Amino acid sequence: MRWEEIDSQVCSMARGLAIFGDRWTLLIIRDAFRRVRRFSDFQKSLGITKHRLSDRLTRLVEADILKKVPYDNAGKRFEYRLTPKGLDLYPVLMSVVQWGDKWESDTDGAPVVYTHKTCGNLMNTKYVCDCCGEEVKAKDIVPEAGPGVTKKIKRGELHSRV
Amino acid sequence: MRWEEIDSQVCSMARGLAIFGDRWTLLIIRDAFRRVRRFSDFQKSLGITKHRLSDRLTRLVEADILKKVPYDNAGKRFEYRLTPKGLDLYPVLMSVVQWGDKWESDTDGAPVVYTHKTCGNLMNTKYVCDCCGEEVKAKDIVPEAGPGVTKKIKRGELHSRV
DNA sequence: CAATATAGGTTCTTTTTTGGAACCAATCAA
DNA sequence: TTGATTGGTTCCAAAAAAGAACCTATATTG
Repeated sequence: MRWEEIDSQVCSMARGLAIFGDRWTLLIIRDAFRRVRRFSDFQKSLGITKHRLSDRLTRLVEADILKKVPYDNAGKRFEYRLTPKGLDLYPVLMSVVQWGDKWESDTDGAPVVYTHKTCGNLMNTKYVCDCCGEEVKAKDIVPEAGPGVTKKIKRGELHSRV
Repeated sequence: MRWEEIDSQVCSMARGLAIFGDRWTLLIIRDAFRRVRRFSDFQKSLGITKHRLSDRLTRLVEADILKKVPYDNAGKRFEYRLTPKGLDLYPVLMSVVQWGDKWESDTDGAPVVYTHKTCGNLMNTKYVCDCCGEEVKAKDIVPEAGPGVTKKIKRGELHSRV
């Protein structure tokens, strides 16, 4: 299978990764959360080539994760800012960071620590069930075909488990 | 910057992505969580070429995310199973899935739904502060240099904000 | 006001990474 | 024992990425 076909899978992960599952995209989004907004600033921060950056930014705008906002008088220069869809990627980034902090830090410890304004404490994040509030463990979860699959099977568009 | 140098950044995200931030790796890990374990099963499920799969599995074993477990009498055929370090990636996968469910589902709805054994309900996950239990929002969080950076600065190994 | 610098790209060439197919050795099942 | 299956490797062509040079339109400086 070619990578471009990957989002044809009826799978939310595959669809997500089709957008940001390549080499640079999540790092660009990370920078956007750090309030990096301009082309040249992304470039300095990442060390990515202009060509690649240009391509990735265009794709993120197409995917409605970033939006272009003009910032000069002539309206010909743009900042890239996170949309609500982009802001919603925060848990994805934080879960990667938490994993990296735990498993890939050198002996000095985590590169960045996070203070939670709301409670004033240094924060670690936790993934919980929104019903019972208990921490989510892979073994406690039973995945089953959802409407995005069952409806298609009913209509005869899908025949096997995907 | 070349991609292979990306993990030289003092950033947990960059270090994580250096391991699983490429095209196929997270989908392989997704399959591992679905109890796919053998080479040929990964291949069937993903449609990835053998060459690529072989390479990715080797790297995941080197990164201690998967381990090889012999399953035939001669001890020459192996299953790939998640290690504790690999199992710890569950929040990363779930956060991608939740985002995809919300923003990339077609009109039929989510492809897969999750039942939480512990409470018996259909589950959505939520990212919370482990201190106060409140849902984490980007704007409530203040990132600051952690020991992984400050210690290096003290020793003179780092001079600027990274 | 002209000259220079800067932002935000595009184009070109080289190198790396993929995809696809063919091949192969060891094991297993009939 | 014969053929199928597993778990790869090798080779080649195609696609993507890196690096450098170039370009155009503003913004700044002198």
